[in-house]
Amino acid sequence: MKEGPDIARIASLVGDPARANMLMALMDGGALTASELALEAGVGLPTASSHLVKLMDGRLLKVASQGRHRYYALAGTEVATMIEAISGVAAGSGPQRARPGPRDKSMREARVCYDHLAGEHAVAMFDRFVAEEIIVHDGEVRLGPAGPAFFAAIGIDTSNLGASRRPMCRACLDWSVRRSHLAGSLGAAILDKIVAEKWARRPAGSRVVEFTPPGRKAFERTFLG
Amino acid sequence: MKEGPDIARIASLVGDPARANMLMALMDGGALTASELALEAGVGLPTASSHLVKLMDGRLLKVASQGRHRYYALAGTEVATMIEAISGVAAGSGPQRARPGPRDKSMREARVCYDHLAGEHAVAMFDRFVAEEIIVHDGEVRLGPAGPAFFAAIGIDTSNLGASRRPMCRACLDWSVRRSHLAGSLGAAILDKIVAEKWARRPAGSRVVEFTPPGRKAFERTFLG
DNA sequence: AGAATGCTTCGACTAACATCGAATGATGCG
DNA sequence: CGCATCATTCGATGTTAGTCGAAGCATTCT
Repeated sequence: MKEGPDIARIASLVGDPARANMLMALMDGGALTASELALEAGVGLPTASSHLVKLMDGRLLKVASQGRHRYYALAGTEVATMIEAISGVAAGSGPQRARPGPRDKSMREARVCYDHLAGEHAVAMFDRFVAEEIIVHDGEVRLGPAGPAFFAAIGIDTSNLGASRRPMCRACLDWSVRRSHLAGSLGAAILDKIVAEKWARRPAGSRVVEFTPPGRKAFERTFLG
Repeated sequence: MKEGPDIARIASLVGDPARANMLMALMDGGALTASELALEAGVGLPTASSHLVKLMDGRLLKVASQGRHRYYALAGTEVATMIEAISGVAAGSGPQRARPGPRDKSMREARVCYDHLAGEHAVAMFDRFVAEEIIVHDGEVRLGPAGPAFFAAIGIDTSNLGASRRPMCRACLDWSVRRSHLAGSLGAAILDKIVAEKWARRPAGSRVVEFTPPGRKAFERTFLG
């Protein structure tokens, strides 16, 4: 009767609202302390701690002890991919948010999805990449004929990105716009560049990406043509 | 505090063992009646029915009424993708199965994963495709230079497969072997061919794919070179 | 129409688990 | 060395939700 991996076990881990909030808070790829996660989840410290041991047991989180702080982070990209997949079906299913608040506005515009850019800006960029054949999206996603030259011109060497086992290009379904944006190591490299060029800053403890006015212009000029 | 889609809601749906078993049973892409699902989940009929309404509320299942039978099936590929993703992390996490029984042996050898072939045979095929550059797997997966000719020779027209929004090639992490095999519409087309040629049969109510002796030879000659 | 089958609803029971207060470890600072 | 902070463990409480038996609907077959 029971065959295959124990999917119920780990799904139930994500199934608790407090734990789900923690995982979502870690989707920016950063590491948070137990207290920060407790705050994020909206529960007390003991409760949070109990949840954290459960998540550790399930190998969904990894921890780094640093002095009297313990920094928790997602265990790896597999976990992030799973959460993205769940978000994908959750976006289509759940009761839609009544009225999106101002914070949600920023989130929809530009946010971080584990290690790459998401939101309206990311979708616009994705669309432009497809239009210019910088990437091809015939169901799967891969580098297009105009891709290597384009990225080389802005200082991203695509020949190195395929090295690891990680997909260079991957489509990630955006829960706010219900359209695709670019994930994978290339998506991560782009976000790296945006931050390195100081076009945008990332307020601590949030997934929001705040573009500076000149940064937005530079972003549009570079990626939206 | 709560931002993004309600991932906890749908994760908790998968988090119950009975419901998880139902979903796994439907991962072959088929449709089952409520009683069959009750049997599969190991619960009584009323319990199963209650679970089914929950899964329907979460849009994870779709139903087709046919006479006095109600056939339940996964709502779509998004749901299947999500379950695959969960299986991926569950395979690495959970307590490994003590000693795999004979049924597990068949499952490891060849089984159906929603609509494509999985298991050792599928992994071997995937490896050979990569070696012959029929597909390329530099992280992402796509058709290789030798691909179109190869598939045309065995009656699969790859130019048609990219039409839909669905990925033609996709790597699917195999929970039994911890290696990749081929998913996507191309993977589905291959399984279709195997069944159409009667190289293998699929016992009802199981994900196992049983090759006939001549069928296995034909499969190896065709796909393993 | 009457009987049989498949499925759902209702009601009550039980068990699991999330939650918090208080106490105990662990680490760093003055 | 104590004090303060961060984190975990323990014990007790309350709520949630999975479970089944029995009854109610719907559909099909004779």
